[in-house]
Amino acid sequence: MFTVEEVCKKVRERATIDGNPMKVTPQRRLIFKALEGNNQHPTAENIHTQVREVFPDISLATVYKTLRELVEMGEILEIKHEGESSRFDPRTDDHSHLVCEDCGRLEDVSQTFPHLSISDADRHGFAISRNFVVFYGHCPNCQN
Amino acid sequence: MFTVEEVCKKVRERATIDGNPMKVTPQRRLIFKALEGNNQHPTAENIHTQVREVFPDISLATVYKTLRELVEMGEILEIKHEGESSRFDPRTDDHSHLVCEDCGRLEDVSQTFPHLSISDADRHGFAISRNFVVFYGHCPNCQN
DNA sequence: GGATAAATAATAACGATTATTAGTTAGGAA
DNA sequence: TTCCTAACTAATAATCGTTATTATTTATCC
Repeated sequence: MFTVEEVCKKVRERATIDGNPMKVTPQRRLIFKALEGNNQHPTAENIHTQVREVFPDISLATVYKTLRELVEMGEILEIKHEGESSRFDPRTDDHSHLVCEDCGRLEDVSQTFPHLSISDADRHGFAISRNFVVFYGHCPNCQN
Repeated sequence: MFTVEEVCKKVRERATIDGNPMKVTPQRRLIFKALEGNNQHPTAENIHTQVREVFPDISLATVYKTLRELVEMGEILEIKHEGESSRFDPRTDDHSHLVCEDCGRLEDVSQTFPHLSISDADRHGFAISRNFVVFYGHCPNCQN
């Protein structure tokens, strides 16, 4: 569960490349707050816009840098689809996604498909470690 | 089946936005040739490098433009994965892909998974039209 | 409070791709 | 064959999402 206080704690416990601890700044706390309980799969821009309402001078690069660190810490997931901006998800358990082909709306799908396997002929000698299913369709708003 | 002569024919039959026919140029013929029977999933750069051996002055933009048109015509597939350059595939029948997590090697998987479905709770009211499975693993060369 | 490494804002740089533009050419008609 | 014209090309600028750079500020430890 992604909570502001949990993540602040983990940030302070985490070492930089020089072995020194990372810091919790007001900017970072705001970014964590914008992610906490957020199931909207925001982009870096979305987070930036939201955070700027209370901290008008925050830089987009700061948002990107913080999100990148959270991804590296395993606290959020980065979702890359079809050449669009990355979206970020504070839900990190294994799950699939459902994408609207019309408006791009993206929903979490709890169900996973760990059993999928392919034939030896198709395997090309690979050692398969995981798979990844994306469902495409039309969301309620885009169905006329 | 993607063949140079087939594609040239389809290009000449195809109309531009002004209703005039598209043309077959030596540059385009070379790009078609580089794609014919190519199961290496080349990038635009790969195609450009290959084509430049016989046509040194061809522009990368020309390669991109031609590939874009082939995608729009449905003659090739564009494969977008994980923030890398797009790869192009003259095989257009429905198939999955297998990606090496170490070197990025990409193979076609003939098998498809049309039967996958998700629960009502996960469906979020979407009308699902298709799914898309990608397998990740380690290719023979990257297994030590 | 002071020291210091990390973080910030601003902005330049980056890589992949697309748009622009002036000049060239394919392909149909005369 | 030669002309015509819209499509095409090469060169390059522009775009978009993202990351790197840098001078300045700040969180945290003593």
